Amino acid sequence: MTSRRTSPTNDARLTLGELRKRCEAQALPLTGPRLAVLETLVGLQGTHPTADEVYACARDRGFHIGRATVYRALEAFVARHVLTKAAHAGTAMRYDGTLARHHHLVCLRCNGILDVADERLDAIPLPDTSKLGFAISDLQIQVRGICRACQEREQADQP
Amino acid sequence: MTSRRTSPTNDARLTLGELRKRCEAQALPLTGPRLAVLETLVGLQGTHPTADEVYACARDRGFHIGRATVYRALEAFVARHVLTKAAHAGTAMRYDGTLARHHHLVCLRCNGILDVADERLDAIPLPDTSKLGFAISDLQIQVRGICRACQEREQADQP
DNA sequence: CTAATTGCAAAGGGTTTGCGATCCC
DNA sequence: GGGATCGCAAACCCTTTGCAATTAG
Repeated sequence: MTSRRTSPTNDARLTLGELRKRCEAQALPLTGPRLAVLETLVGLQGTHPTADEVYACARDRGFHIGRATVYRALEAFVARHVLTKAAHAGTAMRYDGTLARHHHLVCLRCNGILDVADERLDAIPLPDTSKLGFAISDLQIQVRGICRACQEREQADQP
Repeated sequence: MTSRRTSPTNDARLTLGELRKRCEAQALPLTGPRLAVLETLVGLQGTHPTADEVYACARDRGFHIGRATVYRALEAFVARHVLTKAAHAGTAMRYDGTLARHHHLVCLRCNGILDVADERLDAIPLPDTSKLGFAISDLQIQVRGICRACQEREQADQP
């Protein structure tokens, strides 16, 4: 799952230009290190990398950048709606340039994430929390299971 | 939220007897430390405590128990379906004796969890993942927002 | 010149693990 | 007596933070 090549909700390739545009629109200064993070993300497209994976990949590509800078840059991007992040409990955050509404398939083995679009999931009504005084800001759906790669790996391990 | 007293989906008080029964049914040996954890949980009912909160509370109650034992016991209970656990990304796991189907209101300020029952949320269909080869095991819904206590606290802080 | 950003290393929160001691059939 | 369980401390993973140096407006 770490090396997925297709992305069902993201067939339009994410380009560096699109990401730069989003930063400009939000008046987020595009410094050298931040640009390195975006470039790395474009290369990791479709894999929903963790911050550490982005960091490692950026270093591999020859960028001189600190781990904290990667974490800070990714959070800045999320705050300005340049990227989104997601994770299930107990695992590292994963970042992604898909802004369009979608949902996540979370693999319980490798913790990877697959995007999936589903109109029926989009239409889910918010519960009535008036009696609880709970102010809803959003609703998240996580579909958990085992991704194809992990299924195949498990079959190979124990035939 | 840490000190909630009512629990909308859990009006039937969870008893130590019920928890013991679940352990017996699963052939999970009820050792002294594990019993201490269950007793503590009954006392913390409705608060969805974290493992560390259970540990601290158990010590407060005079139980001589190690932190690792609490973590191991809670995980053993979850594995045997004596308890459930939940959390949103980036926060500590929270444990709870409610086995009946329900959903979670997650407070973005205090990270607390409220249970909520909602038939419409129960009826959500699973997405079609056949093309992705993803084997779904379950679907989780998290409603995020601000709980009443945190809303009031924020109003008080900045009037 | 001042504010923002960076890299590094250290600290932090939450959880797991190694290991000798203990408990229980 | 032998396997499960325990308590403790250390390790672990992921992330944030303190701070001096650097960069940008």
